[in-house]
Amino acid sequence: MKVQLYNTASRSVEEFAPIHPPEARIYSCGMTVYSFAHIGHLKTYIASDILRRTLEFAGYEVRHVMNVTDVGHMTSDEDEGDDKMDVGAKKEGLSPWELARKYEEHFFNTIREVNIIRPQVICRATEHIQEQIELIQRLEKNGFTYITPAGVVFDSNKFDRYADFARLQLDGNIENFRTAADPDRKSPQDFSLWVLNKPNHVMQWDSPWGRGYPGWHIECSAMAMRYLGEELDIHTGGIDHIPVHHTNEIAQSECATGKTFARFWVHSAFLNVDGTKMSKSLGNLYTLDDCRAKGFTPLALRYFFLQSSYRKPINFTWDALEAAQTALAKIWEFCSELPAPSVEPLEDYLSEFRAALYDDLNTSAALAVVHKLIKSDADPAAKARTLFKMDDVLALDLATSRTRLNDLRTMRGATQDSEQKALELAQQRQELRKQKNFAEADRLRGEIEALGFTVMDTPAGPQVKPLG
RNA sequence: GGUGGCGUACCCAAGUGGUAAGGGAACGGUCUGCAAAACCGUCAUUCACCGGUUCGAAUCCGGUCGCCACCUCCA
Repeated sequence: MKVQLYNTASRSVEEFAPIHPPEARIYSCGMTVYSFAHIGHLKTYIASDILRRTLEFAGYEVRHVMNVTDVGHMTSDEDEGDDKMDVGAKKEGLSPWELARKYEEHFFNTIREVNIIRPQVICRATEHIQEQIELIQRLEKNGFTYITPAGVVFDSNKFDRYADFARLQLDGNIENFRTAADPDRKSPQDFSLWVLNKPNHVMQWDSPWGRGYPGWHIECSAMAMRYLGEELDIHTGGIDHIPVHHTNEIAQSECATGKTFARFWVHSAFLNVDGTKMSKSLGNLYTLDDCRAKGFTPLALRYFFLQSSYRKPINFTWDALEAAQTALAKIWEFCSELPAPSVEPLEDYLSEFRAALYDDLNTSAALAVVHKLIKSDADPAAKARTLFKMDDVLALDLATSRTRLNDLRTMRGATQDSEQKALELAQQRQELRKQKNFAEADRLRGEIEALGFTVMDTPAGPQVKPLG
């Protein structure tokens, strides 16, 4: 069975076949590291992680490259004249380099917590200036550039397929919707390859055209080619990149090489919060740290995303995350009581699971198979083997469920002290129950609940568990 | 102005021609001194609305209404 993926380039689901089997070469657009990664970023990177794990599940050897955009590029409305990297650096009293490293580190720490496999190659734009210059020179040699006082510009009119990928209508009034960063551009959709004459910009390098810095789009093309060759199997990113960033990547890459830049374009839809766009100004921009502060384990967020499709916008609410965490905790409870796994997995469940994933990464259907298996009357040891195999893709830490449950307990605010105290009360209550003093026993349960625990009378004696 | 998406139970959500997955919540039962946990069961004759095609539609076609995102650095 082959993996089927929705390809933005054709707007249809296609069968995946790599150019250099058994290797699958994936390039993922990484983050611009001027601020904290938020849960919207995680949605996108979890999607590319599921893609990567699914391909590995299917037997491909995945070579995964992700960039780090550590050169600032654009002016934001309120900070006229400086780019975000410079603005952020000034605000925090750091150099742009220090700022980039700080948020880069935060980003990779964050994605590790939701079990995203770190790409084999992480490449920084600032460390590949030479590759970018060389690519611009190729474009210049092929006649796709022109120079203005603002820098070297890509001439989109020389590339007749420019509008195809995003289905842009260039004869419309696109000029009203694309900021005129450079009054000397021939067309509003033309874009910078190398920026000149920005003396206030902190990061600057020498180039054949003068001192300056690379345009945003060129870094991805240059680094993707450096590490994966001129033709990629899959290029991933957020859906917002289709009209500008990926359109420009395709233009500059294909005009330089004459080859198809990427066979598959896989885009993740955006995450909304409470039915609307997530943004700092609305106060609904959340990070993984915010989730943890509210008592959620990072994997609850991963489970939440897996419940729906990467290709559909998802609406984040705290209630929805709560439901996801409850469901995940129940799976962990189940797995923590499984015996040692058998040697052979249950092929029928596994193939149903596989079919779901190969159908354009239908994680929602894949999770349904997980629940079906859990509820089945199959042999527990075989269930364990099968579930752990599925977890190669899901990455919900099923094999270490017991530890995860303990972490969750700690996270939910159950301190060692209060748990100890609750347990002592529970033991006193047990004595009262033996004496049939139920009124007093119920009073003690009230006290235990006030501490944030619920009592469970088990054959092995009373146990306490954090509420909620 | 352009591009794309969405509207399925109380909530999240899968399903793109064959008669509504899954999860959460809720409710009923078993168990229990009472609970908790666990287990069993119940929970959309119906998929925004109207019309059409079809033996058959949540799925296809036409129309209507509503919601959202992107087109500017953006995951």
